Amino acid sequence: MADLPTNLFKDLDLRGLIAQMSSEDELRSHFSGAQRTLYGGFDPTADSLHIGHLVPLLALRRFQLAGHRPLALVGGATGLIGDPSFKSAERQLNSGDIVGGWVEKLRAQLEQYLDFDCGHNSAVVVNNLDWTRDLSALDFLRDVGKHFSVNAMIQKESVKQRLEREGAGISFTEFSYMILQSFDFAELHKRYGCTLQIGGSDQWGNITGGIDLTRRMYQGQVFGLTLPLVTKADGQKFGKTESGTVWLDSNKTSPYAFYQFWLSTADADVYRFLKYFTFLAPARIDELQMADLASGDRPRAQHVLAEAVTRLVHGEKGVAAAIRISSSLFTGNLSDLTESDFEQLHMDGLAVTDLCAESIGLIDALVRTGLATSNRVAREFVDSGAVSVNGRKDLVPEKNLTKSDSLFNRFVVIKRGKKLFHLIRFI
RNA sequence: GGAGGGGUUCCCGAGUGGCUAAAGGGAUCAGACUGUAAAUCUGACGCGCGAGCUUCGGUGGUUCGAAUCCACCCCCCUCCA
Repeated sequence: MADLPTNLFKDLDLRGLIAQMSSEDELRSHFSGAQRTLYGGFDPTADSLHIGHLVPLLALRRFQLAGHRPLALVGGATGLIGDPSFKSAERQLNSGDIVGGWVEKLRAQLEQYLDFDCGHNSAVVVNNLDWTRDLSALDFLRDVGKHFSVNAMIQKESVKQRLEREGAGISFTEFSYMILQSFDFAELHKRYGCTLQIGGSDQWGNITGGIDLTRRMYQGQVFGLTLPLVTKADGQKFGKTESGTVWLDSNKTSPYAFYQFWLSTADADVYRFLKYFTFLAPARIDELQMADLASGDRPRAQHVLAEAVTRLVHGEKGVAAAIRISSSLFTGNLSDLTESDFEQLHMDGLAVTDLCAESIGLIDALVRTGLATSNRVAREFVDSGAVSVNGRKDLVPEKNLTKSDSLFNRFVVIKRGKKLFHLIRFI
């Protein structure tokens, strides 16, 4: 493992990855010169992690690369409760079976990003259900709850709007979340000698709760470090596309869609994202920015970013597929593609609809493929010239797609808008 | 348990009997311009080719006509006990 513990914080600094730190000077020196154990938690709120989880997850890896031991915590217990931090409304509880299933999926995903076989600082995946499942309510209230002052808890910024805003509110269940997460930190300190918790900056309140609890229960000094929440320069929410969340699971977001997401990053964000989401040295990223600026041409950075992150998440094959399909659809001429190229498009993750018919109305096809949500909208798309079929734009709503419109007597690529494609196969 | 306030189309939020598929803003989508960027401009934004149909927490009523009035129910918030 790389032995650069003194450079770790400098690197994090240069990347803009440090939002807040507790006892900053002590924390820095604590992690310099000796191997430490830290943790980051991931609650199962869905059956996959998404790109929002990438920053803390990669941060764990950054610490591991610097020689420290990362613990990735899956919130089998906290996922049953729901973190209220900065959420404007109470959340729906999921059943134990469902959350249990998600825990396993997340565990498998987390394992992909950390090294579990590197000796003394091998990563460990832990589940907080392990130490809360058999904890009785009375013991919890007496041994843990006693250390918390409600007066202090309601001061936390993370729950303030739920407490103060008219029309909002918070259940005791969610209000208790902070205590559970704090208990995790104390427990990991006891079990693994863990001395640092990292998380998004929305986790600050929960993390400091754990720092206090660890001191009270075990007289241990532990630290907290938060990472910035990823924002976009135009103020829009990061990590969403028209079709929803960008997931890490390739079955939920194909490598192609994933790659495309990063490729369309705004110039104003791309260099920052390179620092957040890749392991490319900050100095190299700055060089790239200079070069892009000097070139006066379209920047290279988006391609570097998309390639790096897609490789990280979907591996070499995923990147290759994503690039192949992107260049076919965006820069290639469809009529240049061979029959096997079309099959490859499908293999690479382009959305496909198989059609067992001789023909289909264009409007019907748009709705069927999900490119339009209703006939009315589909018509609008066609009328406004937003749709093309195998590159042809001379379309009317009454158009009927037949095999004679297809390539190799089977394939029809429908494009809606600037970057949404769908392959129809006549079978 | 008592008193009061509230639940409107993805979100916020107007609307208190017909002129309301429902103001305004945001988000989103499309087109133009571009670089699969940003900004800007234009348009769309319940469903339907259309006549029209279905929506305003739920159910039932009053009325020629209800998101708007009445009854009951469900949920949320505030204060009091």
